[in-house]
Amino acid sequence: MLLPIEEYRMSFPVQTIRHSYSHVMAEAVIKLHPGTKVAIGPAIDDGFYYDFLFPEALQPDDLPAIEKEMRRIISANVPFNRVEVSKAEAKAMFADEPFKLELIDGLEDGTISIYEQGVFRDLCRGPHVDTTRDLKPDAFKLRAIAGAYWRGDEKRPMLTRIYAYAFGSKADLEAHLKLLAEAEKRDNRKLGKELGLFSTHEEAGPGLIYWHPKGGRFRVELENWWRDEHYGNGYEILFTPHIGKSWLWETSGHLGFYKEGMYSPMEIDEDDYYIKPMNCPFHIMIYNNDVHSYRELPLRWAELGTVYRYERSGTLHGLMRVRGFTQDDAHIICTPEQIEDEIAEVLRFSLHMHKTLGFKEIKAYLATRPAGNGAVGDPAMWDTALESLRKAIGKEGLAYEMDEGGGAFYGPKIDLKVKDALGREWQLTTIQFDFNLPERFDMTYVDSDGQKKRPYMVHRALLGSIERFFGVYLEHTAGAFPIWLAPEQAVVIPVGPDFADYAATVAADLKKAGVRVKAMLSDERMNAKIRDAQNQKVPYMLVVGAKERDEGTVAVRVRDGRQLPAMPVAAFVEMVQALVRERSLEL
RNA sequence: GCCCUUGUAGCUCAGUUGGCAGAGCACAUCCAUGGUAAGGAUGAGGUCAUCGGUUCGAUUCCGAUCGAGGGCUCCA
Repeated sequence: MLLPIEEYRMSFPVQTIRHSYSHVMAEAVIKLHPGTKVAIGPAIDDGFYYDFLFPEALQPDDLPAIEKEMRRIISANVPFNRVEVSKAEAKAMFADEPFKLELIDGLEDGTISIYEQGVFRDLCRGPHVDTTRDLKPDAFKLRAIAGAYWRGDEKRPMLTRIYAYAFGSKADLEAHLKLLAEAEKRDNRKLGKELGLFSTHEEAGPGLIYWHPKGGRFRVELENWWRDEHYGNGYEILFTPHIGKSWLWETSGHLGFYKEGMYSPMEIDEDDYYIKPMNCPFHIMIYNNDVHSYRELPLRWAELGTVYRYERSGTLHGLMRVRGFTQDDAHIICTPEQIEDEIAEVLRFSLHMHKTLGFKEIKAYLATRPAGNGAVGDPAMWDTALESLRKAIGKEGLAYEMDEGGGAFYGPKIDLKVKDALGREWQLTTIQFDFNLPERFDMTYVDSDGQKKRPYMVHRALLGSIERFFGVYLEHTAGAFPIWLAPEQAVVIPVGPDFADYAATVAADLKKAGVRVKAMLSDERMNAKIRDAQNQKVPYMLVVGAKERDEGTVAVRVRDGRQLPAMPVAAFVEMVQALVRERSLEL
């Protein structure tokens, strides 16, 4: 198909467009802030950034001027020219740019490409658009300034990064800004506050979650379901201590390779005890308490285990990144012959759980043995493990990506990411082989030939952590939970004070039937109560007046605005019970 | 931890070019008899994050600390 000329001009890949914008921004910055050194400026998912070293600190107020200068450059229709030079020539050209010199030193010998537009030139592999006219003056927006270490290394200088959104057209930019506005409305911290679900308290310690009554309702329902599903799928549930003596963590190796993630020890009877960052060593203590026959395997042991990990203060974020959290952990201990079926089963189980929660799109990321000699375990075991992971993915027909060398030193893994209602991906599930701990704790089972053998051990968390899952689910549902997880399932609203008694009776009947309900009997007007209930995302609002009282019915308003025909109280109870039983996602 | 921003009532936010601290919502009391997204009046509520400095005087300016927000390879 032939495109009009203008369409051709726009048909550069968006990554190329973003990268060209970043050069334009660098030109603008150099012009407005002479003496600034440039570092790197790549395209990213929704735009681009460029890292600079400014002679004086850049303020957010400086961004509009930069944006304006960029528009001027764009409308000036400046061509991008590619120039090829030798390494020595390049070093001469960028003699004043220490970061560029370092980059040049890192390049292979041979020709080096430079891109020039106007007075600005940059070391760059390219490609770029033809001229600045291929960029739209209204399809980008400078977003924020942020600190970023040169080459991501905290031992190197802190540079100033300018982030920007950039797209091929104004419409795409606006659509993206709209998505961001929607995401902001769903922010777990905001909804947690508005819906009275949880809080954090700086005076009591950041990164620690306080679950309020309504958050507690959600959690109890979620955990009850989780336990039922685990018992129904061949798991046993464990409870283990929150602290353990240093012997445990020395044996596990955590004090060797995970110490920065652990809190300082407390001394009890002259021994050092550490609060647990992981549950695995405790589960192994239970395993090693007895001699195990191959006949007992596989063992699937799960625990809602609360762990504490040190996270740097700058990384804490609402429910998503905290310092104390409850993993929905499990360890599967099995023979080599069983491993393939066990992996397939845990993957099937994960997908079943996610589907029940309403996640439709799920993608797998398969991480293999890291390069170098840091990895533990026999390469043959890695191969078997990887094969079982790959087969399980194939069996479930799951889309997946390879993450070569992305495995932990102790084993390969599958991570599952779910796509939420806004199309964002969240990692929840991780299924990891562990070739390290069985060795360190000398775990064994007696095989059919009477020999002691080493079992396979797999860690897995389905929801990840209850806290983080709560955050993801809040953002996915915007706080409008399915009925079985809703902290309040219904409210009863009398149209006036005369009907308060009937409203109270209805609420009492519903409560007796197991419905989470509250009668709204304050002296507010009915409209105000409906508004409150809507804002609290209560699934059902039961409005009662003379008609309902006389007929023993309720008028049902649904959270989505639908109005159901008036029904007897018993019929409403039946409806709710059926939806809860089915864990329906619809009301 | 580091860079930038930021901290005023339970919540969302104004404000003081350094001179008695403000609004809306929420809360309390009263009035209002009401049918599907905010009825009205009155009242209570703050050591302006904390500590120090400058100043006749600091919530305001400066510094430090603590927290929060946006970032800084990976990881629940």
